[in-house]
Amino acid sequence: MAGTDTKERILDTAERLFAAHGFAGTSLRAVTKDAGVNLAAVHYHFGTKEDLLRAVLSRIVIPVNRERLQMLEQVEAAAGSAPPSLEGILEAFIAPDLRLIRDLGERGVIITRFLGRSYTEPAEMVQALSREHYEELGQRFMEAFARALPEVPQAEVYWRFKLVVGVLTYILADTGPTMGGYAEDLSDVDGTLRRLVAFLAAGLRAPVPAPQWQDRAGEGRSP
Amino acid sequence: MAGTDTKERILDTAERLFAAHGFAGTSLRAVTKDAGVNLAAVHYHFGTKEDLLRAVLSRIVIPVNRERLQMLEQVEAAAGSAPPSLEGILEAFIAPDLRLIRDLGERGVIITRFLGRSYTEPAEMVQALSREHYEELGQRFMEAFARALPEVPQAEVYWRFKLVVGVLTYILADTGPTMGGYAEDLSDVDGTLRRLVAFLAAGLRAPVPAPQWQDRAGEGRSP
DNA sequence: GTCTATAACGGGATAGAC
DNA sequence: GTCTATCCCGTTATAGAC
Repeated sequence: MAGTDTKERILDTAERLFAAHGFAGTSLRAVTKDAGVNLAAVHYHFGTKEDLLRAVLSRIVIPVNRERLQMLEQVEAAAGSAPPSLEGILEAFIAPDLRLIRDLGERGVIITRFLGRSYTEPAEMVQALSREHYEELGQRFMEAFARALPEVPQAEVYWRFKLVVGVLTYILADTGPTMGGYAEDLSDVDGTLRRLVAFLAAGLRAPVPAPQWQDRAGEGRSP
Repeated sequence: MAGTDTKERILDTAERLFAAHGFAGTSLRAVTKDAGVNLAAVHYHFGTKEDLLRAVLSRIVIPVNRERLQMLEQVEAAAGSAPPSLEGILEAFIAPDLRLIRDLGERGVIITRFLGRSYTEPAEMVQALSREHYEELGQRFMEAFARALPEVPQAEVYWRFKLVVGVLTYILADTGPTMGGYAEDLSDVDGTLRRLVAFLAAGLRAPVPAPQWQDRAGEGRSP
């Protein structure tokens, strides 16, 4: 197949096993055994186990996030000085992840699972790595969402963006038929994308519920 | 504090460490050391490490799911033969989780994090346990959602229900300020609940996008 | 019920030959 | 670059004294 040299085989195998069993649940011995390489090779090429994870994650995330930003810039450029398209921003955020599946076949499924898992992986270091890769990106997208949703308070937009991340994470990490046995075909990128965007755009645009037991006198809002 | 006998201290400590580091990332030695009990005690009281996890998970999930079903039955009874309230179903699904935080204080935060992690924990056994607890519950709720959303195709309702689970999972598992440093106060149960319901209800009710490149002759839909 | 001691094994990491 | 051999520690689990 492809990638027959040692370093690449280690990356591919680690990617697959991290996706399947998590970081703590994957031993270097399992990786080297599956990859058919020597245990010492992983230390020679990458250093520590943590360094290996860093390499695996970077190889995936960096190009995906670059594509996200490119798509976002196109959406913003198309809007000019007007508020950018909410649906466009959502597509820019979601599509690059989904496309991995279609473009990379079986490995795409593995990778998306790995990505979804990375968000919620308990290991502190994995989380630190995730933050490292997503912090500025999140800021950029949150600002775009805020511009696209002028009628929603900014704090609420930021909070709802987290819900968007949650949905995407869960969809990616999902191993198949979870509740009720209804399986999802993620390889239908266009269909999944349109249905996700429809759901999320409606949620993002929803009227913000007013605080219920908070009676601020002097604010002339009549329900 | 509370729970000074050995068995309970083990449960409390395991719950906290599983939530923080995951199942694979938590050793029994760490549990017994933190709990101030002997390593052999955990085997005496629970058996294997997997049995301990089962005990920790059951202690939390069983009463929460019971409350979910009770709330769902009330919502359905209130609706009579009419479609049940979508917002009511969402509250029945979400509120019991959120209430844990308010009612149990610091331990509530730990528990919800543990619950959120359980959904995406890589270990096959954890997933099997989760399925075991949520399979019938998911079926019941999916049917309720389908009745509340007669204008949405059933397959789409089922798929969107998974997105609801994803949002809840992510909110629960979230360790704090993730993207952009915007922290959420989950202890405000009523506020969080109303804002979650507003977002999710809008998403669930969103018009279903029609397949784009699918030209079914004989269907009189003019765009 | 609770402890010590230990079995039996797997973990990450490294030195040094080739 | 790749291998063997090994260090050293942590892991789950159990046996048996108290």
